[in-house]
Amino acid sequence: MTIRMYNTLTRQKEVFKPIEENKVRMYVCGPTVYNYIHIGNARPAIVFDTVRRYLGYRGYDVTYVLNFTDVDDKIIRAAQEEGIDLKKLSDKYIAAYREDVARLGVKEATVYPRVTESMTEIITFINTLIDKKFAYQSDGDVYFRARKFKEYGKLSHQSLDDLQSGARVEVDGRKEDPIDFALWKKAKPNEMYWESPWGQGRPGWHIECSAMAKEHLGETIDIHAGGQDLTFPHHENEIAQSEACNGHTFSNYWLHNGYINIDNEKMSKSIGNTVLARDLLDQYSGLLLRFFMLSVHYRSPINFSHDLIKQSEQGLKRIENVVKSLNERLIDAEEGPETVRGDIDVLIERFETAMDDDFNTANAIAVIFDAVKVVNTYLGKQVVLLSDLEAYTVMFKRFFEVLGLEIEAEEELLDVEIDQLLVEREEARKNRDFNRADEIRDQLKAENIILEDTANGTRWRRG
RNA sequence: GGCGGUAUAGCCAAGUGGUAAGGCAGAGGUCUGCAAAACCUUCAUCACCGGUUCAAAUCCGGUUACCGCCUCCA
Repeated sequence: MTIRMYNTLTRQKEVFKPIEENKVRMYVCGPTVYNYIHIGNARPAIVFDTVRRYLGYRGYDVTYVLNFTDVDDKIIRAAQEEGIDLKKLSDKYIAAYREDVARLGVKEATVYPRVTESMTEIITFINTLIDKKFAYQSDGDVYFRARKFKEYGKLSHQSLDDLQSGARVEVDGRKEDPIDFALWKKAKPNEMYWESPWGQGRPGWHIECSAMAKEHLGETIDIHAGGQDLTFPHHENEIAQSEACNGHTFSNYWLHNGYINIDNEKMSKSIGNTVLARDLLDQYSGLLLRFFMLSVHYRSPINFSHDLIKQSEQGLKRIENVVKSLNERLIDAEEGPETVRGDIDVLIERFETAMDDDFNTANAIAVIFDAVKVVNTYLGKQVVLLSDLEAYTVMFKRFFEVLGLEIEAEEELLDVEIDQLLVEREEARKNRDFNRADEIRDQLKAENIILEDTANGTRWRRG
């Protein structure tokens, strides 16, 4: 068994080898909590949750750390606008985040560190950098001396000079070099602050992840992940800080997911073309949204539109149908030894091969569709075996669990009135009163309930 | 300007040297009282030009278009 993953650091797929056998230390950059998340934020939550699930499936014990950035300019501003204090605001959006991603089938992280709860670690971290001359104080701020870190730019594959020539050079007399970045920012008047050796202030954006990853996972971790836009400067700076501070590799693998686009343009808070996850979740199930996102490889961009979601929905129904059919046939299934093991093993192997190759969920889903066809064909037989039905069901469950797709066979109950109509229709059909039967079918269809007459009786589903 | 990505059927989307997965939509058929579901059949030579090779969507060079990072951003 070999899992290969694309490492931004080396720009190629590499065989995954954890630091410690059977253990994975994984850090994912979480949201800055000043608003509800949009679906662009939901993508990393879903894809890295899937990565985590697959690693777990492959036998690794995964420690999954997801941080919340709960101190930052935008949060401070948002708190002022909403007229509540910082803590209340971030609590509110952290709860909202966890609620939203839970609806998208994302598992709980092992730890959810918050910047405000990691001040000691952050300050210690900065102190070490100052001691090592990688950082300097300037008028109450502390900056990282980027040029002193020789490998600066190795993640984004840019040299310092390249970066600088393209950058808007801000004249900032407090920095020795424009490329230097803040580790600690002096508090502005009337702003929330923490005490530090350099006076009252708060941490810069990048230092938190370095400090929290170290605290919860150690100095070298296996996987660090986040959105593509974090590659530079955020992750580049994290590497510089951590490796300067600890003296060795920060993370062995760097994973970055592609964007969600609207009209072929990046969805972003600053562009203002965002679609909130919770608004979407009111229109579509979390299952469908997750399925939609996983139908594309995680590094490719996804263009979002309602039409595309609807297209996905049709495909998802096909999968849901087979699970139901499997369940329905339990009634007339016969005893006997399993006969479909070989087919199942092939499908599982193909599924794993797809996932082993840089978490290719698009291919994994294609395997599921192939499995759907195999099972539907099997279900077309006059005689089916209980053991086979169970084996197929277990196979699907396995696939769904890895991808985090909660597809269940359990039927919801219909209300009495509708149930009555179904009984009446059965009676009508028995008497070959097809006019009445069709009338009832049309009536229910208007209520979005689709009837299907099968050899084992009438089944229904939501349209 | 620097760095990077993408271009595959009506739509979505896999595929990095061996002759185009899968899904949606469409067409025809089987099944059905009729439908639905399901199954069968059908539906592309891979932006363009040139090169390497017995063989390229896949490698190399060039062209075009779109996108992203270099500034807060998943």
